[in-house]
Amino acid sequence: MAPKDSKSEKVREKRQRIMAAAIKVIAQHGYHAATMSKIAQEADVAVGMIYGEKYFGKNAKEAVLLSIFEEKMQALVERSSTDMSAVADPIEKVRIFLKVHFDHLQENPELAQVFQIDLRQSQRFFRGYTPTELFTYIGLLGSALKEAKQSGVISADVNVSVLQWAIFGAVDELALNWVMTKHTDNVFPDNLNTLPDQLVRMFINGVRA
Amino acid sequence: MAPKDSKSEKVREKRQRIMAAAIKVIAQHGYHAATMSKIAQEADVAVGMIYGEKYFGKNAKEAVLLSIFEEKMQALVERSSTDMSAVADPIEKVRIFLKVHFDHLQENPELAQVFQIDLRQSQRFFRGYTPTELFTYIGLLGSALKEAKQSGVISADVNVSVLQWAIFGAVDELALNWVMTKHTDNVFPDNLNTLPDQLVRMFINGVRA
DNA sequence: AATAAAAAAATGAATGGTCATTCATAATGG
DNA sequence: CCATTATGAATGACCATTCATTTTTTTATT
Repeated sequence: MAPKDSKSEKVREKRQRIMAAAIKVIAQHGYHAATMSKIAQEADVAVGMIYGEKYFGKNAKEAVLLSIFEEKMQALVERSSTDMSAVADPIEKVRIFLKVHFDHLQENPELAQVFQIDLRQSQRFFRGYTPTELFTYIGLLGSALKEAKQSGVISADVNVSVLQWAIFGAVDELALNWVMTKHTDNVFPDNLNTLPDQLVRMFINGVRA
Repeated sequence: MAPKDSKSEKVREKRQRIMAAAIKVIAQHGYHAATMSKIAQEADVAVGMIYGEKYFGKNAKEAVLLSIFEEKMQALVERSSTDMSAVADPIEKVRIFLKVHFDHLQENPELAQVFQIDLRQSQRFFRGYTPTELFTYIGLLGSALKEAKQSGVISADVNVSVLQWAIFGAVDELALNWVMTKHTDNVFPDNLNTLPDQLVRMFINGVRA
């Protein structure tokens, strides 16, 4: 008998397949152009199954997208959190946050497209949805910055909230560029590995000669 | 007789009404949920008219959105360009770029939503569309930064391309936050007027104590 | 000026195509 | 054999776009 409190492996595996397929299809054409049929085909399951109680139920299309946001972001939060806690220096924590972010991007370019472009719309499309995990994620950066401020490394008159969003915005825009240009323009030599250092330098030390 | 090479005032005025209506409707529910009927109703014209040769012709829905991007962005480029050329110091040019950006945002919150959220998708939706005016706009910032680097104010080892996108990203994210939170959260005291100074300080001088 | 005919512009109901979702039927497995 | 799960064709809602009809404007004529 299947355990009542946990999904069987079979189900869990198919759920993952559906999410992976959705990421692939949505990355290619965007959420609205992505049809449930294409997602089902890509996942090698029948459309109807996605609507089953065992999977995404009613409003499955929306549910799939939101699940991608929450579950994938949660994994990223865990990874960043772990790596950041391995060092003590708050500025070093910031650098690691940036490093993990860009590494994750390079490892999951399709997921990155979905995050960059479709997550933006979700708040407007899906009434009342707040991207909890995204806020948690940005909070990791904020905590490191606050720590840096308390220990006197960052000047007392800096607004950490603004700084946190400014850094995240910079990261996000560079990420979007990388995703949109299919990595063929000249801003990004080969990969994104030098960006964490460049950004820390810009924000923390400034660019003045 | 109407001049053959220029649209009559009547037509120009209605075109503007349609674009203004589209901005309003799209800002509220996003591009896909915005129906042509709603836009026509808001503009107080018949749907069919929007499809007339005098107005947006075939693929009018797409054409309206792209016209908004190009025409409104062009106006912003002109305004920024003018204001920036009024000062000589390149760092001051950057500050003015930021000031004009946030001023514009506060003056046109609905347009800001469309820029922030729907422009992102346009490259994917409309095969081959490149947001020319957006690149021109960001180029204004890039030019000022390059000038600063050449005159030695910004260190020679800073990658100006990366810096330009980082600054734009920071600005953009703060803008998005302002737009999404309907100006009710605590990151932005009352308005956005202090942000240009904060950002210049962060990027140029750094936040180190 | 007044009227009529022709041209141009505007209208919005009807059309047609596109999916998200459903559910009758089939396959699976215990 | 029955219960569970999977299937994918059929349904129905939605909405961009069209175009036959109506309204307005222009031109021509007296």
